[in-house]
Amino acid sequence: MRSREITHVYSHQLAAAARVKASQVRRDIMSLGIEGSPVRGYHCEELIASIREVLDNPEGERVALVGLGNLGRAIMTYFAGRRPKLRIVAAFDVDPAKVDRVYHGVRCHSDAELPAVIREQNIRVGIITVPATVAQEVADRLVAAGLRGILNLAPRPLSVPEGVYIESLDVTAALEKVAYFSRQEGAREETPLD
Amino acid sequence: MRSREITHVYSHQLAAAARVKASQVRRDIMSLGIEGSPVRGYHCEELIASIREVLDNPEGERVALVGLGNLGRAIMTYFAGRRPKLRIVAAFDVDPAKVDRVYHGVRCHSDAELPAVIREQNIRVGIITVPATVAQEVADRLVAAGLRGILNLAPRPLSVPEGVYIESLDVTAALEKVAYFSRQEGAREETPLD
DNA sequence: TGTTGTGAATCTCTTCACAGCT
DNA sequence: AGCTGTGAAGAGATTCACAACA
Repeated sequence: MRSREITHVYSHQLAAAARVKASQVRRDIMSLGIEGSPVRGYHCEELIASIREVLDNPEGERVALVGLGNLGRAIMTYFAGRRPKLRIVAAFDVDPAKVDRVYHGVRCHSDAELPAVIREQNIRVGIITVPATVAQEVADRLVAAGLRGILNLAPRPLSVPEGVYIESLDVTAALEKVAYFSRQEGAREETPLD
Repeated sequence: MRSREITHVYSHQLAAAARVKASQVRRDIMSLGIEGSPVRGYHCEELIASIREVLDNPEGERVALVGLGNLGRAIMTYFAGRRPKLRIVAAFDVDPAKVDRVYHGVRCHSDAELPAVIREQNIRVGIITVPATVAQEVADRLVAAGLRGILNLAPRPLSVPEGVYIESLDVTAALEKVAYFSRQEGAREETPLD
């Protein structure tokens, strides 16, 4: 909206874009402490600034990626340069053919270097894109090295100590879910509209 | 457990493996209509058979993948042969260099062939791994060709008509979430344990 | 003792509905 | 008329807690 030189926006417009209900948008914005005007709606710049303040670490977040298989490289490609606040600054793989190669400006380290690199680079967030069989082991090593948050893309639930945040995305499970619901006739839609 | 020749399992064992509470496991199993014995627990074979009956289409599900970038190829690799019930049987890309090449036994078709291939191969589930800018357009074309379910991996919410099931996985958003929660001190753990 | 099956309680998120304002 | 802010209700999902049983 900023790029279109629109200064104000109504909750129902944001709701339509995000495929949620307007009341949800209003409640979420409320929690930011922002007030809109019933006449003009919400001020875009104010929203952007406030959301940024809540979500972004001003110094940005340094991220490590473990596992440079297809999926790991896909994620490297995706984040390369795109999100200045979320920078993948180190990668790891056990394959000697990958170690010391540079992917999208990021050097691939060997597994053995993991603890040292995480500590030296002061990395606090990690992405796991290794095979399911070694995912827990990698998570344990990341946590031991000091990580505070993990995004797990291996199709296996992981355990981490309290104080470490973990989020898992399981593409396999998601596809199973789609296959299941698409077979139920009159499949319900996921996105409630206003 | 089957491979370890274990015939029975308690709800708390399944709960530990899935990182959920035992009461949750019991309620879920209840909904399958399966009864366990307080002495031996649940019969593994019975559970496997029953879950399969609910979740799996006996004929399997034929899946199309649109977008053979890094992420699309990662998913092709992952599913290649691994899930007999979820078979990616067609792929699409706009890049002429990819069209007619074969990836993991699956021929890449041009964008123009999409409607015909979807219909001829009787495909009902699709995976979208194209750039966000064209994701909605691809979804529209897939739906027009007769798909009933879509797994969207582009970081953009999509609209589909009622009757079509859509599931979106947004890796970017998930990483933002991890970065956010890992900065909150005493970050809560995601997985409640018993 | 230890487990299942389940009614009831709890928790959390979402939505309704409407007063208040312009 | 049309929007925001929000108390209250609603809808689900999760968990508790305990009877029943071996």
